[in-house]
Amino acid sequence: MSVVRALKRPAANAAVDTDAIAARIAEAIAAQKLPPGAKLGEEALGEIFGVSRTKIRQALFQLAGDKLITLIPGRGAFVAQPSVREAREVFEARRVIEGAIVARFVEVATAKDIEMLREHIAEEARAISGGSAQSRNRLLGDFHTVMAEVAGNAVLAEVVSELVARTSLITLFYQNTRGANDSAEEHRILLAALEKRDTRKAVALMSEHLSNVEKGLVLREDAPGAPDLRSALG
Amino acid sequence: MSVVRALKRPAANAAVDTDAIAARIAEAIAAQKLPPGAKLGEEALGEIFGVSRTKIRQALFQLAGDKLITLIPGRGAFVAQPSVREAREVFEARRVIEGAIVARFVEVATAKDIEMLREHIAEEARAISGGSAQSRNRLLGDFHTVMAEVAGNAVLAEVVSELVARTSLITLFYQNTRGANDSAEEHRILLAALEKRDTRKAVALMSEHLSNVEKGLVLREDAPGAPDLRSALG
DNA sequence: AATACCATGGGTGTATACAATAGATGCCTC
DNA sequence: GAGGCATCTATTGTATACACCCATGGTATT
Repeated sequence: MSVVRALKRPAANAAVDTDAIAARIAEAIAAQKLPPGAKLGEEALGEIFGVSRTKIRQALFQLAGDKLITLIPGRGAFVAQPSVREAREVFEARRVIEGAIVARFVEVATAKDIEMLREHIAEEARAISGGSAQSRNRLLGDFHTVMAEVAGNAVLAEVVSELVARTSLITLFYQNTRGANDSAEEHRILLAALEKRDTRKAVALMSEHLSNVEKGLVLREDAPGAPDLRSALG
Repeated sequence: MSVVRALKRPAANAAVDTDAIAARIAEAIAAQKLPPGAKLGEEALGEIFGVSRTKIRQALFQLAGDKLITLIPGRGAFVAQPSVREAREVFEARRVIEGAIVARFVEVATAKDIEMLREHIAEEARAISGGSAQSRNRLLGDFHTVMAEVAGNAVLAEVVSELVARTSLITLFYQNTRGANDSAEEHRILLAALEKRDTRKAVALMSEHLSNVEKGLVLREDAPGAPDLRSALG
């Protein structure tokens, strides 16, 4: 199973098996505790989780497979710094896949599924009012993975999960000029179309929603990768 | 990078780094040297490749991430036996993603790209005339990954690569009643639509092609998973 | 005779030890 | 004083050793 999929529910921190470690690191990245470019030393992680480097390395390999971190041979593991090109490609991929997901959702969703989605959106609203930025972002992403899971194609759902996780990293890396409210509002509008079983409109709304999120980013080529000490301190 | 993507070109067998080992195993699976359900003992693989179990385990983890093998805790690694459901989902996912790939291909493909595809199809024809079943299947799969790469979205291309590899395993596992010729012929027809830049038709043809491949399988629930010794020998 | 239990062996899961490599610091030279 | 080189340290890459678990085969019991 993919790391980002293992992340679904917060993950217990008792049993520190490999997946749990990978999920914890993925969480920390999504929560901006580990900014893009941060070094992930194996020994340090091993002490934190109370396991040997063997397990840590396995977790890091998994995360690298999900493109959340970059493994540089001989150098170590670093939180990924998605390129502008990668960012655009992820969004395009999401438009393609989630468009199909939405169509499937309309076909197969029961009243209960719609209700679940409505409740999820309500939770988003609550988090925007009083929750942490971290929980807001998590919920906004989960909206998409939940839809994908309901749609019933586990293969596509897993891909969506990975892409959603990568999107979180992308929105962290590139300055995000959109508020969480904008996304939540678009989720609401999409839900309305889903309730009416208006497939065409729902697909269009999902595509627009993803495009809007992408447009909200400042996709400059000179990424904030290596912080320029001179301009920062001079 | 994903294992199935590292497989692209046959892979040298000199430097036995982790990716190379994973690619070699993936090759062996695709070549039906390792049938679904086959046990992949770590020590045995270690001796074969002349490395320790450490590296073997890394390679196995990668392959498990690509769903080519199944890791059962405490039991070991086995060549995957895709479920009927998984098979259907893989094909549906491919229709969604490769439909979009085809559309993109028509948009961005240069005359050179079309020529490359034409040459690839010619190679398919040659392999069908005189090549091994192994090279035939490889070429038929590569057609799709090549298209995805030309289309220019690396994220989607990687997903396609993985799905193509899983498809190989699926067609091995479930009796395939279609000849290689059928697929090659459909590739030719698709190419004709691509040359005319007929997006709508090309997308439809790709979707039909994938559906035809799926229909050619005998997706029976009682998979040949654990060979029934009683019926086999009685 | 069939089933349940125990012992034994092969293989996986994890940790640790060792080797190799990259980065940094200091020194030497020009 | 600046640049290049050597050494040194810290961290990664790999192998090996040990602990544990599951599976198999045998034995004893019902």
